[in-house]
Amino acid sequence: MPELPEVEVTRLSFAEGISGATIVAARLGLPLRWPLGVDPQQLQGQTVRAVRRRGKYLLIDLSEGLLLMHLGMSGSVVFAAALADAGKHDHFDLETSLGTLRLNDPRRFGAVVFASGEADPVAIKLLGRLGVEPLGDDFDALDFYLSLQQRKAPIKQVLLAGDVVVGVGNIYASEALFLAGMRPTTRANRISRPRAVRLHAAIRQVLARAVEKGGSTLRDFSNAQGESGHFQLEAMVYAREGEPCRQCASVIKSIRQGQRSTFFCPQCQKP
DNA sequence: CACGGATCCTGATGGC
DNA sequence: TGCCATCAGGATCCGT
Repeated sequence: MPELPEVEVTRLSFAEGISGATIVAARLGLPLRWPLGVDPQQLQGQTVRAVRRRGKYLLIDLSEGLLLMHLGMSGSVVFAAALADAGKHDHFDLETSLGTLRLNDPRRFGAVVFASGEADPVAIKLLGRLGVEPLGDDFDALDFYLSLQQRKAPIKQVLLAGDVVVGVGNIYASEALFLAGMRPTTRANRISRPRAVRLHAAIRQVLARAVEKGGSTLRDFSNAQGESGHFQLEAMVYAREGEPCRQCASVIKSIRQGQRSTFFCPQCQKP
């Protein structure tokens, strides 16, 4: 479930609870994306200072280092005083004086990596190429436009690449492009300045609204239809191939871009 | 260097 | 307690 909003909501859910804790032990399950990313012994005895986020990475500041966690496609985190024995897909436990942080990740595309700090080459390798934070003050519309001018790939794939702006995953990319009235196949360098400004606003709006709603993802929402309270998160285009556009009733189309599904309204979204 | 394709892994789903 | 193909919210590596 993790795109930026879900990672941010995850962070908020345990950051306060774990801050100040002393690490008692760490346990590894099956290998994650980088199996040698962390040695449990180097964590023991350290203190958790704070939990931050960069893109879709969780950054856990320790007294002597930095723990980077990524949820991949299927990861989720729980933090509780007492947890049951680790299950089949629990691949990392961080037992602390204030509770245990557990990463569950069936597909194991996630990662847990230790670095001495943000200047550590390991951290730079993972974080160094990331683009600007979409919800931060540094996400500037003109800079965004200028960055897009440098790229000739389809805008959908530029958004997913994460080196211009981070955190926009496959669902929110389709949704943001719909909101901006822009065809996903449009080459980034063909986007005019006014349209880039509109897309910039759409990205912020889609992600900010999702964070406000507690990170309920669009897909989770559609599975939970019938439950009240999350109507605003209903997808406009994602996973709605063949259904009528909620804005103009045209049939929603689906295409493949870079082995990922993209959804759009051919009427509302212009090349 | 930017781009596009292949790849890691398990589980859910739908057609036969 | 069928089998097989396809697809899934991410990101890296590699050839061009």
